[in-house]
Amino acid sequence: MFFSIDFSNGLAIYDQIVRQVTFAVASGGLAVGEMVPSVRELAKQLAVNPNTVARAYRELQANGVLEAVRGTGLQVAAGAPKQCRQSRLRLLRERLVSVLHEAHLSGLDTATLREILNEEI
Amino acid sequence: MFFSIDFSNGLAIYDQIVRQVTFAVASGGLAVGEMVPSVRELAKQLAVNPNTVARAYRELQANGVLEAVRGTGLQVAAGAPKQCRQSRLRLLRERLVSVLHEAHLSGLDTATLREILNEEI
Amino acid sequence: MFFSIDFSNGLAIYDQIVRQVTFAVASGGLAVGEMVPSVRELAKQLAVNPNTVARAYRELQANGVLEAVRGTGLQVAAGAPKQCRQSRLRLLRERLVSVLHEAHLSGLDTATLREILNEEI
Amino acid sequence: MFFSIDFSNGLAIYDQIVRQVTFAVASGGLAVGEMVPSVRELAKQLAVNPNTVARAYRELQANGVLEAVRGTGLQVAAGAPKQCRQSRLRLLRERLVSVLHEAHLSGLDTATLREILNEEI
DNA sequence: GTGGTCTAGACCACC
DNA sequence: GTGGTCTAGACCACG
Repeated sequence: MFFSIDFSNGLAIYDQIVRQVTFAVASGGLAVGEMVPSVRELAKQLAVNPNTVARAYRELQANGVLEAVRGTGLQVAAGAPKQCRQSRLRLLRERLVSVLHEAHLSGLDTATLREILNEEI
Repeated sequence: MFFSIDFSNGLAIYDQIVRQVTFAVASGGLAVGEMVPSVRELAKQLAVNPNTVARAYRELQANGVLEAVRGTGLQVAAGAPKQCRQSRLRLLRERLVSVLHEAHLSGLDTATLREILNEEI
Repeated sequence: MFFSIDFSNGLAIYDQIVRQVTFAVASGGLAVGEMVPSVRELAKQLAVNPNTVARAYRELQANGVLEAVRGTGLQVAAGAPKQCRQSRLRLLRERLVSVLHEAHLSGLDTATLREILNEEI
Repeated sequence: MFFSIDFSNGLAIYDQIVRQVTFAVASGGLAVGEMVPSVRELAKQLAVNPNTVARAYRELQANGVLEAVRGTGLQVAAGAPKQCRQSRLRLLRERLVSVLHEAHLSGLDTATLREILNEEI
């Protein structure tokens, strides 16, 4: 799996990690039982402090997305994909709605908005 | 003009104020020479600390969007609308790209994405 | 007499007025017994609020530089020129020292400093 | 580097900090990549509120003089020295011109002015 | 530990 | 009344 952090979009780094792991499980990029990268490895890969990754993994465990395998690491939990597919739409929709709402309030006409969307998709 | 703060979209409050004033000037909701609400008034209206509004206004002055009228308040500066219309597209695009990027990474197919967009617009 | 206000040098407006009246008296530009412009007139001339001029005149009265002539206005007081000539050097020297001190701390070599001074004088 | 605040020269504290950091970078007292004192540390050293230092540092970041190293502190940015050397001359000149202008208006003859300057340099 | 943000409330200069 | 500055102290994310 490939993750990438955007340091300037307002979202906390640990939150971006939580979201991306969730999305990866939802899309099947991470299968049930598959091990996620170790805290240290992912931290290095993202150029981020291990504590930040650890915090994200802690939340994913609390969510039931990941589960610890003693002495080995963290793997995708059994019921996770179903749950993540539900979360995914909700999480994405939230951000999308927020941006579209701002675009609407900004007085941008919907034609221009659609144009920009088509360019960017 | 009416401004509104979303306390849970990740954007700093002062930044949301900066963006909304910029957008209001871009759309003509705030005309050149028009006074913006006073720091204290807007702070009360948004249920936010005056310092937070002051910080937003300070940045808008630094951007050349607002200018001080001594002892009276802040007004929209002369060249502001043109500049704000450019800023608006850039600012919205940035957030939009960030969300669409995340949606893409999440494995969401573009058909579904377009469907959601159409629902939400 | 010609006064001029610099709105961006850190000095309070009323203070600039106080200083300039003091300097005018010191240099003889304002003679003993001469009337200073009325609050309203000077305020208009400097594009400044009358309260600000009034405050400056109040301080100048407290200093003994100006004195009220009932029903007529303010005139330069008897002992003022002597006192103002003393103040002038002190007031100018204070600001000068402050700037030269900063220039020195800034690591600017004195040769360059002298060069700039010669240009600007 | 040693910074020092003059609480009675009219310049805002945050502005004095901005100027002194700029000057230190210009003179090489702060090298590229070097960390500036932490907000809290400098605040303690100058007997000033941390927010005031933070504001100065924020402006220096906006100027491109400093850049953040996440969780670590602020360091002098790559292109800063060149830019700061230019700023230095401009910033000093502005204050100098303001004082010399006042001295000139005050009716002080240039001979006396030069004499004072020579004493003080 | 670091900076970033926000709150609460003060004083000042100016209108 | 206005904005500008400063203080004091809180919480957060990150290292």
